[in-house]
Amino acid sequence: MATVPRPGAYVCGIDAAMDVIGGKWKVLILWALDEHGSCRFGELRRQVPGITEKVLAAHLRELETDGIVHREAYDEVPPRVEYTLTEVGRHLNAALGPLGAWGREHVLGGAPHPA
Amino acid sequence: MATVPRPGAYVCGIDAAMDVIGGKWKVLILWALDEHGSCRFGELRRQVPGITEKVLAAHLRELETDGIVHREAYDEVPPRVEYTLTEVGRHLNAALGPLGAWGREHVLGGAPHPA
DNA sequence: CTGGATCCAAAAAGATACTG
DNA sequence: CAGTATCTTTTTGGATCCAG
Repeated sequence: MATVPRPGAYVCGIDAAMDVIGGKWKVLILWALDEHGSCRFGELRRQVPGITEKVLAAHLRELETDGIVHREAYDEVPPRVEYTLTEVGRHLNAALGPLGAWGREHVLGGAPHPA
Repeated sequence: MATVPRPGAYVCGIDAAMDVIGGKWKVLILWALDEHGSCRFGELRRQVPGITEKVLAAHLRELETDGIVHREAYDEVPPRVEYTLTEVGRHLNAALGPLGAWGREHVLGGAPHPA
């Protein structure tokens, strides 16, 4: 959904951002990476229960292309790849804060635990 | 995408919010309503160029069900219906502010005009 | 372990025509 | 004017299986 040279000219910053985070699991991936700082592929798969390998890989590729996450591949055996948020990705997560607060307050009931 | 008794239990506030605004045109509708305060159906159709009647009507129904917009129908001839943001909707728009700023800064280039 | 390749199902959106 | 009814197309995501 967001693979950098976006076709459509965006009307405003919000729908540009929506295009970047508009995947079923993207914000969950961002959240997991924000919490753990660095995650391997299999780690993320566990952090985001229910996601399939294909979709996780696809979302990670898009997030990487959009400059949100950084992918570091270590040429070892067995293979190891570490995903981390970029500076831009951390800014994005920060910008997502108020939206998350709104969701907890107005969609969910009270806020059991911060997220 | 969001019709109140949401099936899935949300993991956090952000994906709850994403479910509410996760339509191709929802944030544009919110933005238009925020700017104008009150809009009729045909007015919105012009404010959100490219959207079809069907999709606009569907999104408006969902936003109404989710408590984001208020629909006021006047029994006149010709028919007139006014859509306005609810208090919750205005809060949502406010929460969207930082995300829009991020998008303008990191997806679009500089910010030509505020939005 | 980290994914790529395929095939398939579901959801969302677009086109068009029609009605109270 | 403000939508609804259909039908079609596009987009996403899911299920598997396979490979470096």
